[in-house]
Amino acid sequence: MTEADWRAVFERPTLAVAERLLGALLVRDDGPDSAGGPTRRVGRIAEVEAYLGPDDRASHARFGETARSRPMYGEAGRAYVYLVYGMYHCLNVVTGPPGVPHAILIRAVEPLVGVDLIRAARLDAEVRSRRSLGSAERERIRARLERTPAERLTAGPGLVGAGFGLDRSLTGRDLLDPAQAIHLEPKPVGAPRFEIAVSARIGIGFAGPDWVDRPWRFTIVGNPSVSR
DNA sequence: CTACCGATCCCCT
DNA sequence: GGGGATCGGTAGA
Repeated sequence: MTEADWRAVFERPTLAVAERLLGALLVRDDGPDSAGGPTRRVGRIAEVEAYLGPDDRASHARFGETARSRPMYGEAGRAYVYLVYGMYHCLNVVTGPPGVPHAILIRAVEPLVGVDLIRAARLDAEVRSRRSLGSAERERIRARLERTPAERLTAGPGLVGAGFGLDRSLTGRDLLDPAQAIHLEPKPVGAPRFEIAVSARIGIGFAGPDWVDRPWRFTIVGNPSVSR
């Protein structure tokens, strides 16, 4: 698929884009590190959720166009990264035409390349998010991450952000340009076929009965990285 | 200015 | 099944 074809996907209705994001790739490659080693990380998107603001009471755009929600009013294919609970960064892809604040939350990816880099980034994020941390506690966290199987390292929206080193500085950047360090690539030709499951979104009980049951969560059936 | 709470995750019981 | 960590967004005084 050409870059133009991939961009055209993001002109489609948000729920259609959400399904097309399953199986697509989240890529981060910062070039050779200080020792000349690789920095490439790739994850297969296994779980997404659609947020159709401003009417959607679960969307950050439910308050209208504010400083926080403004990125969602921009053009499709850009990033919107927010901080939840003071410690986790969550990645969204903006959809809809300018002025329509739709977005798709990347809830889980299956690590394909750079597992050790992803594990190291998880540790780094966890250590940095704590005000104080003894060496024994740091060692306990490191040991837990060593035991964590690769497919569970990025099995949740906060974990995707941690494992790929994402933060709010990514907001507004073009995710569809393959020359960018952080970007999305279409599902590779020849990738394994899969079925899509549709369900209610997670963690939005506050939105009220009209919105909690909307079937706007999409997952790859049987994928080991889907959140629990 | 203060109060409240969140598109989360981990650990304990 | 329940609570803590941690901070920014929003509403209301």
